[in-house]
Amino acid sequence: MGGSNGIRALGVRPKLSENVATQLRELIQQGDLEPGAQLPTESAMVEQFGVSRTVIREAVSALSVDGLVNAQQGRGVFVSDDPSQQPFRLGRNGLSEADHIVQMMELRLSLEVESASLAAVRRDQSDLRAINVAWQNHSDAMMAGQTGHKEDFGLHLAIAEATKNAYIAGFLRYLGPFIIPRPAMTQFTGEERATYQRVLEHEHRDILTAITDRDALSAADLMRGHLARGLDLNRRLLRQGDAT
Amino acid sequence: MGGSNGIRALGVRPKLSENVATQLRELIQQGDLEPGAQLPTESAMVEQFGVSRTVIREAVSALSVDGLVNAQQGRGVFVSDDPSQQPFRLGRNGLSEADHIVQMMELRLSLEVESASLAAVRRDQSDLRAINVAWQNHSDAMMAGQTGHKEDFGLHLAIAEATKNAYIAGFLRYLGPFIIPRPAMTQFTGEERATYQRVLEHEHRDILTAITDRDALSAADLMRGHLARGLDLNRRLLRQGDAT
DNA sequence: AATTTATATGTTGTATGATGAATAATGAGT
DNA sequence: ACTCATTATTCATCATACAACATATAAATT
Repeated sequence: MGGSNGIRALGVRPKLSENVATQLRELIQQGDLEPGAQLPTESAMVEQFGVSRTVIREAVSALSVDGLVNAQQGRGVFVSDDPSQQPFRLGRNGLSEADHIVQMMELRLSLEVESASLAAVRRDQSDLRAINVAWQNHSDAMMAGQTGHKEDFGLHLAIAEATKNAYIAGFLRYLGPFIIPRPAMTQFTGEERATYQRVLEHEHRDILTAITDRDALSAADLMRGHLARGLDLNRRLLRQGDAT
Repeated sequence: MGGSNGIRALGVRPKLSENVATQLRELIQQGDLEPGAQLPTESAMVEQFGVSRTVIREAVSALSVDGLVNAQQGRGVFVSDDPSQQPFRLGRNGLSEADHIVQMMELRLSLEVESASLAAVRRDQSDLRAINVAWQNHSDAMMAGQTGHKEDFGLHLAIAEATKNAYIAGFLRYLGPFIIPRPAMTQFTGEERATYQRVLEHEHRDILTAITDRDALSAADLMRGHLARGLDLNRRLLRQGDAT
């Protein structure tokens, strides 16, 4: 998905409103417009940018949903002084594909080690059932010759849910789409893949027993080892053919 | 801040476009509109919702900013099939203030334990300088009788930067505004506060030396202890006066 | 003089009609 | 069957008007 490399992604005409929104966003983030300050009125911006009010309004509206400004009818549009309203975007800004994957997995690892630990302490019978179902799903998918990436992640998510921490589970769920499509291990031959899957299944099983036994330390260690191995594998595979 | 109690928060009139946007968002998230599916045309939605095109367009534009849909001129508006474009929002949805703080700190802890570990491995001289400056700033602030919350977080952020992982540092930076305003420890008397600050300073110092010594295990353990103590303190303080 | 009420002005929110631009669907002609 | 012009559909933008709200100013009342 294109940054500003001059080449347009064919069929995607840059909208004027996005152009204006970007300029305003930069003005705010550069500090030219301090928090609490009022933006120029719509009619003023119409003249400054040389576009219609429709465009200005859509641009301001975009900033508004990002929590960067808030508009008040009859008063004006003001730069937000509460950054906690702003969303978090995990777009790879100038990172290479390799760096992107590695850093993403490190972020994931940091979350999930604690997730396993907390899950071991807080899991109840209902959680254990859900986790085992997820494990079974993963096992079935691999039996059926599929990659099982989705089910793999489902298992990790089930563990995160057992922490009873909505933010940890929520953030891991958000991370999902970024880490699911890892084409690295599709390069395996049938033989390698079978052993890899067997290892995977065992590692998962060990983590599950640790969680079942309420052994937080082991759960954390096993999860760390599990993800670190995957990370190293990716690091090695990416070192050879490193694309953009 | 008002829920839906019938009485409006004076001066905050719900915008029609937000209303429509919310309805569309629910339709998508409930699966009534599957990924890739086309939304009704603007003119169709004008009739369905009984509002003007302006409102419809602003609502769709809002969803577009969130990456939930993407509009294509001449074709229509389609539900996005790429969830990785969507942002992450950490709004406390129905969580009590106490749960919010605790879960937030747990999320932060999980990040920062790994952050300390990675920083110990990857820090260079430039990182060490930045970290020490941040520590000095915190120390100065506390000497000057301030809370030093901002500087405290600045130190943790400097450590995260030393990991060379843009995602870990970026996400911690995002978490900042949510965890900086913790009014818990402002209830301390002068005596308690002084000892608390002394403990804080020592814990920080220990983490720094571990990072300087490239002792990843110690750095992680110390960071865990440091944050866990703060977490327990908050848990205790919140258990007494638990608000909403 | 002080307070309240009416008025004027400026701002964002909504509605409406018209035009431009990109895509898809149609159909004539080969 | 294929090409190409035509038409239709749809979003993008423009222009204008009015409504809702906030604020300042003037006027009226006490």
